[in-house]
Amino acid sequence: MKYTLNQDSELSSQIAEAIREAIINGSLLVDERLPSEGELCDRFEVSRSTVREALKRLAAQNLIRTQRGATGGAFVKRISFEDAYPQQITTSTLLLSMNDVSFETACEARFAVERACVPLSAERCKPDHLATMRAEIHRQSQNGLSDESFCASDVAFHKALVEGAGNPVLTYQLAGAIESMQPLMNMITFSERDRVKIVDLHTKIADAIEAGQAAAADLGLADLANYTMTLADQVRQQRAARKKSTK
Amino acid sequence: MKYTLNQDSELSSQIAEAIREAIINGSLLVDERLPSEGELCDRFEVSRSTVREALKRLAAQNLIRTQRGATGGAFVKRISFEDAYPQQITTSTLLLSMNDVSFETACEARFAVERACVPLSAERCKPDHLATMRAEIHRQSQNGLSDESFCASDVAFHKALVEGAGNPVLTYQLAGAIESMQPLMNMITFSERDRVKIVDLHTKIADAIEAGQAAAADLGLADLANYTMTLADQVRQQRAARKKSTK
DNA sequence: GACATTTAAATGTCTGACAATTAAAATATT
DNA sequence: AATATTTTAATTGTCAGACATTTAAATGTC
Repeated sequence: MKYTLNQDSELSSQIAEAIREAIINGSLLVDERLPSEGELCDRFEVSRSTVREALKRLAAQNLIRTQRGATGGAFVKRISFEDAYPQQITTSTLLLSMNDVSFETACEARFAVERACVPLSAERCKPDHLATMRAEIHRQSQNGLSDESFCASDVAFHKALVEGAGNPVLTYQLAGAIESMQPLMNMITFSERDRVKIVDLHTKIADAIEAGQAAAADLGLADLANYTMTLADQVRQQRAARKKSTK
Repeated sequence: MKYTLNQDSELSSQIAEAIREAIINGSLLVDERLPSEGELCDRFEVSRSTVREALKRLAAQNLIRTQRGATGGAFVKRISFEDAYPQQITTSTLLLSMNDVSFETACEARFAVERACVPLSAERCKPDHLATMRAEIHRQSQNGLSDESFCASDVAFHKALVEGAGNPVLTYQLAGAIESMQPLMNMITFSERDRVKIVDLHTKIADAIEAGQAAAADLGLADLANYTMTLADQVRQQRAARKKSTK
């Protein structure tokens, strides 16, 4: 294993980068043990604190895991989809909220990608996922459900729809797209009429998926996308009107 | 600002998690300054090394940035799409290579999502992106281009196609899907005939985008998806045959 | 007022120590 | 001899204190 340091800024950052490179280009294989902290100190000629800060950076990126004890150390981690989800969702959520991404833009991206899943889901959806979709539809029809719970159930419905495609990569990608929109969706207040309409469309989609009719499911999802944007538009207009009246 | 610690494992991890929560739920706003390392030591009742390891974890996740000097400190970072790309690509790449994700699965996900972009791109693609697509097509037609360079140009072509949709969220999502596949694509050897075919399809797609014909572009991309999978299949069969003969 | 110097606050790095954990080796027990 | 117990050594986790470096603001000088 050989390391080369770029001289950007902090030592711990450079060291982390060098090791990250080694992991990506395959010099370090999964489950391979890195040199101990002491050895890394010698190699990079830095103190142990610096080495440790570098290792913590790598751990935060799911690149390594550490074990204490006699045969312990830092090991290249086999990153799982489960590990990657939270990171993906955090990043997506913050990207939306910190960069003034409009609801339209986020919504468009989300539904575009989701529609890409529908044909696959219509073809392969397992009874398991279909049952989840039905269950969430049922929950969404209940009275007295808070807007937050309604949104959460909406997310669960769409996650099941996506998982129906049976492609873990797609599931991973879309988990970010769908879940990161939840804060934005939570700002919408759903009237009784809205909910009925949405449940209708969800039912239409689930029926189409069950029947293996990709085109019909796609149509339903397209309708849902439009309806969601309409609702967001209403919220915006109401807010604008309120602002005007208080002026 | 209030923090609560979950008792999972290491202190630095718990502290990082507590601050991460505060950033996500909005207790800490963009560009807000965190308490200095010394103050954090007092609040969490840990040593400075532990605080620093926590801060390095957050920095590695693009959640904070630090400045040295008199008015320095750690600040909540406004994460940009540019910052998020490399992380996204690293994670996607490792997910594919470490989890035995089949070429089919990765390819299916990638083209499914890319096809979702095509209608938008056909509608809005700027001359700028179209020019990039044409330029890359031209490069791909040149003789003596290595397989790696051909793949790199292929990535550039598809990135331009996706950027044509004018939706930064989609671009971000797809950057991961497309770039993370490059190592897998690099394992394919392209014959002269393959390249001609691919360049043909790229041209067909670019023409359709320029003419605003979404359906035609989609068709071209679907063809390209199929052809790519065929090529991968050939590689696999060749490899299997070679393995048998050496047995 | 413009420029140079000093100061203070903060992060970055180093050193050395001790605690906690863990597997393996050594020892004791049956 | 087999098993249980203890010891040991390696490794990460945490702490304390020091010094270096960077930076903006305060101060001094012309």
